[in-house]
Amino acid sequence: MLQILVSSIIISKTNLQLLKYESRKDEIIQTSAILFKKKGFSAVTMRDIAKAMGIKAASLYNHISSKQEILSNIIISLAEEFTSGMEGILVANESNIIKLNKIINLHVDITTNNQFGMASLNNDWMHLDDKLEYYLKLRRDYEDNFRTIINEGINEQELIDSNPDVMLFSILSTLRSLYIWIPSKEDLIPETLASNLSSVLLNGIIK
Amino acid sequence: MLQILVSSIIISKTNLQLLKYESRKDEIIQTSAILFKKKGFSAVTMRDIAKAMGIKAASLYNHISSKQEILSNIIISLAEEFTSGMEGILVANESNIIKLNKIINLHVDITTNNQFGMASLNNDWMHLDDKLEYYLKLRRDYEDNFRTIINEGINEQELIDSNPDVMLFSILSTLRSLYIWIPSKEDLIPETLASNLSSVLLNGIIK
DNA sequence: GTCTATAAATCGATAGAC
DNA sequence: GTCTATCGATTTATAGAC
Repeated sequence: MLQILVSSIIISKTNLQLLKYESRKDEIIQTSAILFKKKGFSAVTMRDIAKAMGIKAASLYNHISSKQEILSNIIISLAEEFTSGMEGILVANESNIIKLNKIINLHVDITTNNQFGMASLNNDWMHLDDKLEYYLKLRRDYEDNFRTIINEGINEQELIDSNPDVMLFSILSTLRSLYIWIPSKEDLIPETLASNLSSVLLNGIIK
Repeated sequence: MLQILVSSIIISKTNLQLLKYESRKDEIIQTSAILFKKKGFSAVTMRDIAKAMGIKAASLYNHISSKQEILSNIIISLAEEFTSGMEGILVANESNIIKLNKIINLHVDITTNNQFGMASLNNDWMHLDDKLEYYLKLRRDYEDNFRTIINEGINEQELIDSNPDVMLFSILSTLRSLYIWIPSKEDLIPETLASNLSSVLLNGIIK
């Protein structure tokens, strides 16, 4: 009877861990992302990562092959998430303003679910090795698609005829900085945040 | 005659260098800022800095006492520039919208003149040692003053009655990211850039 | 003011026991 | 799958010659 009880507790704990991390490698990546956000990729050591997990640094290499592989996993998966999100927005037959709103929602959603990884995507991409060129292409394509939506919005007189580059970088800078202050705004539900952001970014703040 | 000519060339070159760097220490700081922007503080070594100046790493220590002192010089001087700029804006007897426009101009001006240092201010402040608390206080005070201007603008019905934190962080995120794309927009003169930014940030982009 | 040489600590990563 | 032990390279910083 005791054995059955203990056994069920162990299973329960295992299931809880499976809910949080789908593998030991995944745990390394998520733990690293937290540390990378705090100090940046270069200032975090393999010993730091191991200590945060309660193991020794050498043990990490049984699950990943290098520190570089951790960074690459964090950044590329997020960059591809933005790329696939943008592709869905582009093909829809909607106004450019609705497309801009969907981009805002895309950033809020991804950042809400990956507040730590977003720091690496923004600040540590230059430390990518093999995957640097691939990352740069994804980012360039994303910005080009974003710029196209703005330019078409101007052409179809949905948006004001102001400098499209200033519009692009103003909106994109705000969306890329979301990871810094979303954690402190946990009272705001993502839908409300996206709605407020949309209002401020698209309509301005002057009465 | 030849000696006089050569001498005048040397003096002329010395004057040119004095125009660029006011001391060897200043040259170290400015050179470091360029490298810090490219790779971040932690990934830049004293050898990197020395190599960029054409000397050996040990020679740096005749002018500065530590790598930390370089970072501290870059960040604190910029943070104090923002603080003193904000104080001038606060005391003026003007509308809150004019104050917001002056803040935008403050960021454009400082960033135009310190595009490299602004990267450290944004991304490497957590590596400050002794000066970390002082930096955090300057930043906290700056954001509080910014928030006060927005709140008073709402109270006096100059601004829409939307979430003031979303307004603050939307504008501030864009202004803090200026260092990333001002270098590639060298065709835009600072006054035009500030004017376009003001239009987009305050009035929005929808027609 | 710059150099060579080097100290002392720490880095990413590997070998091999268990 | 985690450990101890360690390698070889690299780090910041110092000592002392010139």
